[in-house]
Amino acid sequence: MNSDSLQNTLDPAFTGGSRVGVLLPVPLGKVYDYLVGQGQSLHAGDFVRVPFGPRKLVGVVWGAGAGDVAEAKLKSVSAKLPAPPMAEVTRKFIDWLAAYTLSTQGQVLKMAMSVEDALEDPRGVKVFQIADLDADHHANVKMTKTRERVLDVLRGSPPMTASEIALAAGCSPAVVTGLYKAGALVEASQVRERTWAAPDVASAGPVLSDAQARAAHDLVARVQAGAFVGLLLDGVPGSGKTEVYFEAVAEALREGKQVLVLLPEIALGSQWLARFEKRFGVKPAEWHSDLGQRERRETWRAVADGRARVVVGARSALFLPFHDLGLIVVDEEHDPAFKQEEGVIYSARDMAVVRAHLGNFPICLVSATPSLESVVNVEAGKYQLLHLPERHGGAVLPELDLIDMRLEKLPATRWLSGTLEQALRDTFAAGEQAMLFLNRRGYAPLTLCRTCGHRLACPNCSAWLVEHRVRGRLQCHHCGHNIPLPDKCPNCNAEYSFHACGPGVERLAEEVMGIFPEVRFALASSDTLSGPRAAADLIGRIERHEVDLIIGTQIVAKGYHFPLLTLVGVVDGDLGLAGGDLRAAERTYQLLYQVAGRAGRGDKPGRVLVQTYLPDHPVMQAMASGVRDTFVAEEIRARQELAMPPFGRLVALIVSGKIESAVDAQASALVRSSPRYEGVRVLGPAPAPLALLRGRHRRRFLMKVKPGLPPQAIVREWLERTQKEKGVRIQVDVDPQSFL
DNA sequence: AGCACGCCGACT
DNA sequence: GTCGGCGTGCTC
Repeated sequence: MNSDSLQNTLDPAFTGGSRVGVLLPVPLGKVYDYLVGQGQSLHAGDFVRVPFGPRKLVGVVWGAGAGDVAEAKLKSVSAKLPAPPMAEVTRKFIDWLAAYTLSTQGQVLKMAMSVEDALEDPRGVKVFQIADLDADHHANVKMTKTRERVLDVLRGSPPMTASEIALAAGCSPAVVTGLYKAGALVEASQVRERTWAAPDVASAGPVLSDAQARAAHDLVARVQAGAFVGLLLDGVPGSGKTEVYFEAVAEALREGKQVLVLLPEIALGSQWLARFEKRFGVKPAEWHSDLGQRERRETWRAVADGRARVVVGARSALFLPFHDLGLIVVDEEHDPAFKQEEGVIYSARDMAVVRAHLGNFPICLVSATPSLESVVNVEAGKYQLLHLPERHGGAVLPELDLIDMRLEKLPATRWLSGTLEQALRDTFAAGEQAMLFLNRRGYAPLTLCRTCGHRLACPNCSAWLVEHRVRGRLQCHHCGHNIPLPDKCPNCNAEYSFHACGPGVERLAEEVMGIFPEVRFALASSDTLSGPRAAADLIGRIERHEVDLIIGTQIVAKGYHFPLLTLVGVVDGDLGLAGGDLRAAERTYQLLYQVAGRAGRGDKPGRVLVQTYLPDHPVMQAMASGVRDTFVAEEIRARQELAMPPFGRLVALIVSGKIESAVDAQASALVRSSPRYEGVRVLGPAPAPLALLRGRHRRRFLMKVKPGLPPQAIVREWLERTQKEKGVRIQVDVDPQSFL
């Protein structure tokens, strides 16, 4: 039984004169007490408006008041808002997340209240209908052919907006307002709630293979059991993982539950949406940063009162006020995009597991390259594994070859090996599509002056400016700083002396154009695919074979399905391996594997070529052999040996501020007060890999904690006994993923 | 986070 | 003489 639906029935009402604690969406670590007004009746979870200093804020009744403030100081709750109350499980989730991430409850509540006007009465739209006048008065209104048409449209039909009438009558909305001003129409305000059609769960899904059917059966059984369980759906690219978990979605819907599907980058989910619609006959509710104000409001409300049955969204969808959530699916669970790195720092994948646990329902993590954490959880018996070892429908996994770039001896401004070039030639000749993968935006990652050697760097960050030749600008990929490409070196004034070093996707496109002038190519990076529309447009062009070659960054690695795509070329397979990141090898492997999975998904077999200077690296060996388990086992063993996650816990502290000396002083203070316990090690301060970011100097501490010790309590005590510098911020990242 | 109060420089 | 810079302090 899940507790979402039970809330409030057992809660006592807070009536006039009593105290309630109200949590406000502000980053103050307190629940404030208020008096309940006479005649008011409040329950935990109610949204209320309260006076707060000089302003009015909307908050949530969190429970009974703490009673530690003199009654004379208390203000009264102004009003209860006409919105469904926040479910108890959501409130518990907020408390839990705040405690885990060491943020305030208010900061987390803010994420759950991101829709400003969703809590107010819905605003109506202006609608018109024929005025209830006697014939004489109507006769006084000057009539024209167009005005007659408008009246004809409105006769016997419900009130409509000016633009709807205009569309139906084939005129401009001005005619409608003209008639209104003349007195022939009256206006009214009408609340229009969007209808959310129920997904069709009765019709059978596609025919599943034996392996798929077994996995689906297990999933469905777990959904029927209705208790918390972690499931890992691990299947090679093209094995039909989506179809399998759709069966679980259907079952949860049959049980009357809501379902949340988290995707790493919803902007790129048009193919996913199409598959959903094909299976269930309707679109799911979407939740991502690209929604307009109105859509946000309507979606939020529809999730809150249970009209929206399935939500597909990015990580912030986790904080929607679900009415009766009964299943979460985290697709591409290994994806680093699930980690929120700003504000409240959390992993949406991990917090989704917590949410499922609090709601006591199953969660299904899905990936072709599961994170080591999930693999370890399976080995420890915490998660149940569902495995799809083969591609669906007879498609075979692509053949993969490494190209040893040490033997290619390419000139400094060429990046395509002869082997890859020939493979491209063959692919185009066969009328098939190819993809070149290079995880670097822009034209060149570094620009330097040939005369004096000066390198063009960002003034706000410790990073080089990246040339974007398409836009004729130099751009910082960390803070958005961008300037036109100068003609003179800012250091030595030499004219036209700049030299572009290294390739980005734009430069790669230039090289390809030189070799294959006839080929129709498309650039795919976050620069060219800014919104869902641009992405959907490109996908359409690829599907219609209006494009022969896709040149893209990691944005193309996601779960796309292009049947004609038979060749994938990885231009620089080593790119992710540089730097001392704990997860560099794992990440690179996952990314390369995902990219490789784009090839040969239709009837034609695929081929993958990976250019590398490190063909003996374990990642490359794992790619070449196609044997994942050895690589994963070795990574797990290494983590275990070093007591690194998930065999030990990490917390990172990032100290940042505009004044470098103050940042260093704060770092020293942290060193002086650092915890000295058995089982706790503090490393740092070290300059963060981006020692300067957006004009702020940064230092980094890493705290390693043995399993069994509570990292949050240790850090909280540490910070409490640390003297604070002004103008310096200390951010806490529990379970850091990347070491930037 | 906001927003107000409060104490020192360039404008009507 | 005032408008306004942002430093610091409070919000039941």
